Amino acid sequence: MPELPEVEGVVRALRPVAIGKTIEKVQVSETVHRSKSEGKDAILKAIDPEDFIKKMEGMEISDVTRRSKYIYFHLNKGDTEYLLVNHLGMSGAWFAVNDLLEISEEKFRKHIHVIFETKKGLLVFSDIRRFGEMRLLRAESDFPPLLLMAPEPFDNMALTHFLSMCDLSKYKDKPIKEVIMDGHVISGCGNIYATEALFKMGIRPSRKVKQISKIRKEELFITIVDILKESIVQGGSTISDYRNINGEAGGMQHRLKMYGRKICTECGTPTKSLQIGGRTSVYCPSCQK
DNA sequence: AAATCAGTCCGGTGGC
DNA sequence: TGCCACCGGACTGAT
Repeated sequence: MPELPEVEGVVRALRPVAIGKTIEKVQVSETVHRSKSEGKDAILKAIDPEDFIKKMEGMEISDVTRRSKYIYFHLNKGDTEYLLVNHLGMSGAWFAVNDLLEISEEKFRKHIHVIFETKKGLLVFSDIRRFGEMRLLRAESDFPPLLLMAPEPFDNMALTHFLSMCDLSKYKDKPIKEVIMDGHVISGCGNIYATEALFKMGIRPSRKVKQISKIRKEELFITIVDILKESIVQGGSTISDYRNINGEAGGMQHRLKMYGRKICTECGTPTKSLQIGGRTSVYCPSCQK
């Protein structure tokens, strides 16, 4: 499940192989063609596959950046600039190869949905569950939800933004875990890193935002940022379907102290699990209050 | 008016 | 071993 650190790893790996390249040819899987023709909206959002192919062919990739859990491909065709916004969803992955057979794991090879051919090789988007998204825009403002995302967590404004959102009536009565996982409050923090940060802080995921002091909220925010940074250094967490673009797993999963645990790594108490905001939330009933 | 809820995109996985 | 419920980012649209 790619969160901010995993997406950051993908972007850093894509940059040297993608920037400056021109997309000569585009392939879209039969599966996506069929899904779209059945009136569904798999992966290619708000665009017909043939239209997407025609528009993407001849695009030059001028930059690749990350915003929250989204990958931004900055494109241009002549003087006209475009933005291809890509979300990995649950199981999206990019591979940079010369031949599809270089993608060694069958489950990724079986679910290839978009291929960008350049003169230097292939940029391949695989997505097992098809929760991923691609939107071809002229600018961020073409898809308004992008404008509502919280600042990057490493941005100077992010802590202030977090604290002021916590004071809003719509958030202050909510469980803290639901709030730190909300992309309008903090960018890029999903279930894994929310679980880890709350464990490190000794805060139960169900604790209401208004019951946590300003100091503790500041500390929690800093803890989230630290864990996100640590995970970026470790190459992200490979929980199920995350791979970097060379098909390799990350290393952060070995450092997770609560996510996916049955026993607390601090005190040995069996962990508990409950649903918060519809999401499975694991915590230690002894260490987290 | 705003908050909440169901629906949407799916297949791997685990329980029986 | 075959079936089936479950899970999940983040949006949209209805209530």
